[in-house]
Amino acid sequence: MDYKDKKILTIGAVEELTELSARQIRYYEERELIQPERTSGGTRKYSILDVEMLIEITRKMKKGKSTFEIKREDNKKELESKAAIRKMLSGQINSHFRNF
Amino acid sequence: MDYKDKKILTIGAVEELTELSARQIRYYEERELIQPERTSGGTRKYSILDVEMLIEITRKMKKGKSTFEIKREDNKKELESKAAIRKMLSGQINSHFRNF
DNA sequence: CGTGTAAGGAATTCTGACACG
DNA sequence: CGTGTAAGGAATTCTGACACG
Repeated sequence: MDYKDKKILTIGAVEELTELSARQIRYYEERELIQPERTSGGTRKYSILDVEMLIEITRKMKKGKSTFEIKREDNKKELESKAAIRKMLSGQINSHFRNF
Repeated sequence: MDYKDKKILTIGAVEELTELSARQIRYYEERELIQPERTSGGTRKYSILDVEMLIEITRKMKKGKSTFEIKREDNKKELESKAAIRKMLSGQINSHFRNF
């Protein structure tokens, strides 16, 4: 419940969990669909969220989408999410200062 | 929610998550407090449950308990748990066949 | 008992490149 | 574009042992 976004998995573990090859996983990183971290020695570390993202990517790839399209969708979602947060916060601020 | 008991973590990840040394983690395995799996190559693989167990072990060790005592407590809990399941199941069986 | 460490070897991962398409 | 592979090197992990206490 707290491990979802901790970068703790090696590429070998991610291979098993996603049934993707290391080559594919590294390629999706190259296309910026996922952002693993690195150990001081350079070994990639993935989170469970990365794994879930990769499973989602696989589904989309099977539907014929390109890495470019998938990345575009992700960016869109992120922007929408940030906009929603901004709106929510500004709503709170407005209500907080309503009497001033 | 499904990854809790999947053996996917390397000892390096477990070191970080538990703040224990690899030596300690392997020793607790030797004392049968945890049961990691192995890759075909022999590398140990741990689950998040193993990590939680190790954190619990650390707490008990700090309180001065020995690995032996901790193992005894674990066995006890396991037996109680199995007994509870057995009782529950036999209750269901009895009620199911009450009319026969 | 519980844990640190140096030692040598084996398994894992890394990068950059060539290949196919 | 997306992925497989062989190549050589570097990081990670393994075991068994010695040490201290």
